[in-house]
Amino acid sequence: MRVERADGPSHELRQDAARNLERILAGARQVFDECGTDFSVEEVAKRAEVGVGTVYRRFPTKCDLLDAVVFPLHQQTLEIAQRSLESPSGDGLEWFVRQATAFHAAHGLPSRLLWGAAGAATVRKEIAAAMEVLIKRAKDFGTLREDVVYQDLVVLSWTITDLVEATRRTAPRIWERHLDLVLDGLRPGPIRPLPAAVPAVKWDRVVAERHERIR
Amino acid sequence: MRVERADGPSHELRQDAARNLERILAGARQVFDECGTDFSVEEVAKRAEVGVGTVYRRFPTKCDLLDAVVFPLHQQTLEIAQRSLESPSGDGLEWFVRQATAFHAAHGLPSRLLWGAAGAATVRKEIAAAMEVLIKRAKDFGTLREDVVYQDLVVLSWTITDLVEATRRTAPRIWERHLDLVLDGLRPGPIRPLPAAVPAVKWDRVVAERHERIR
DNA sequence: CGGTTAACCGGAACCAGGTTCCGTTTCGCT
DNA sequence: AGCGAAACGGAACCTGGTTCCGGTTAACCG
Repeated sequence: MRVERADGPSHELRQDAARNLERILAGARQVFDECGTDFSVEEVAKRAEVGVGTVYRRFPTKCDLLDAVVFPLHQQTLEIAQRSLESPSGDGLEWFVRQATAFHAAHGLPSRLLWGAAGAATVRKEIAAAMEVLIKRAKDFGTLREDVVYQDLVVLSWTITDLVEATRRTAPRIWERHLDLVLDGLRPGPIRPLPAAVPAVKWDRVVAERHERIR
Repeated sequence: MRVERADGPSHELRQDAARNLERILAGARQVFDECGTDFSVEEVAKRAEVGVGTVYRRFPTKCDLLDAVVFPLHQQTLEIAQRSLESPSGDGLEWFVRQATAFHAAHGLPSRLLWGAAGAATVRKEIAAAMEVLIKRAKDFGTLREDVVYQDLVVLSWTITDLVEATRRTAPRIWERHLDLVLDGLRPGPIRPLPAAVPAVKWDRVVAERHERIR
C-alpha cells in the first residue's frame, strides 16, 4: 500500500512521476559527473526542472540518490570478475585485480562509497565467490603464495583503490607500479622490472594533491 | 603592525587573549579527541568558555584550528625517523615504517589531513632526507630491491595508513599482516610466515566499517 | 590614578546545503 | 465532470562554518 524504496517500487508510478524520476536520475548523473560527491540536491532538482521536494519523495536522502547513480558500477565490476573466470589459467586473479582497478580509476567515485552503497552487498558476495575460484587457480598454478587468503586480496584492493583516488589527477598510472611492487614484494629476489616512477618535477604536485585539508 | 597567523604571533598577546588562546587549544584538543575531524567550532568555544568570535579571531578557519591541534604529531613522526637512523643496520627502514604506522594508528587522524596541515611541508622534507639514508642502507645490506625509490616508500605509507584508518575500530592489527605481505610479495618464494588473518566472524564488521556512506 | 585607545570579547546574524512540511495541482478512474 | 490519492514545488527549518559589530578591557600615558 506504500512504495518502499526508490530501487524497487511496489506499484506503478504515475505517468508524471515516472517521467520526473527519469529526469532526476539523468540530472543526478550529470551533476555527479561534474562535482563528484559534492553535488548538491538543489542543483539536481534544477537540472531535472523539478522542485527539491520531488527529488526527496523519490530519494529520501542525498545518499539514496547517490546509490541510484552508482548502481550500474557494481554490476560492471561483477562482469569483470566473471570475464576473468573465463580463461582457466593461473593469472585470472591478477588480471581481475588490474582490470577492476583500471575500471575503478575510470570513474570518479571513492571505492568506500561505491561499495558502501545500498545493494552493493549482494554483488560483493558474487564477486567474492569468483575471487575464491581465481585464488584457488592461482595457487594451483603456482603464481600465488599458499598462505594468502581472500581477505588479503580484498585489503589489497582497498589500498590500491585508495591510491588511485589520491593520485587520479596527478599520477593516474602510479598505481600500476605500486601494484607490481606489491605482487613481487619489496625484497630482493627474482623480480620483474617495474614501470617508471613519477618524474621528480611532478612529484610535489602528486604529494600536494593527496594531502587534503578539512572542508 | 598586525598579527599575521596563529602559529607565529608577531607581537605579544594581551594577557586575557593569551589565556583564552590556551583555553581554546585545550578545548580543541579535547573535542578533537572525542569527535575527530567532525568536531564543531561552537563546541570548542563552549569548552573554552569563550565566544565563537574569539576562536575565529585566533584561528580564521576551522582548518587552522585543526592545524594547531595536529602540529605536535609532525614533530613526533620526525623523531621516529631520527631514531631509526641510530642503528646503522639494514632494517632501519622497515623499523621506521612499522613504528610510524603504529604511531599513526594510535591517534585518530587521517594521514591526508595530518600531512596536509600547514607547516607539515618542512617536517616532511626532513623525514624524506632520513628516509633516503634508510633506503640506501637497506639496499647496501641487501634487504631492499635496487629498483625501489623513495616515492615507492611514500606511496606504501599512504596505502598502509589509509588501511589503518579504515580498520582502526574493527581490525586494528590487520595492517601488520598486509605490510608483511607487501614487503615479501604475493608470489611464492622465500617468505616468512604471515600474522593471522581476521577471523571469519569478524570480517563482515571490518568490511562494513570500511564502506562508508555519504555525509 | 583617570583618560584614551587599540585589542579583544561575545554572540547575534548570515550563508550554504541537506531535509521537512504543507497548500496546491494533476493524474487516473468512475 | 467529479473525486481522491498521488505528486508537485518551494518556503521554511536545521546544522554548522563564518562574519560583523556594539560593548568591554588591558595597557600605557600624562
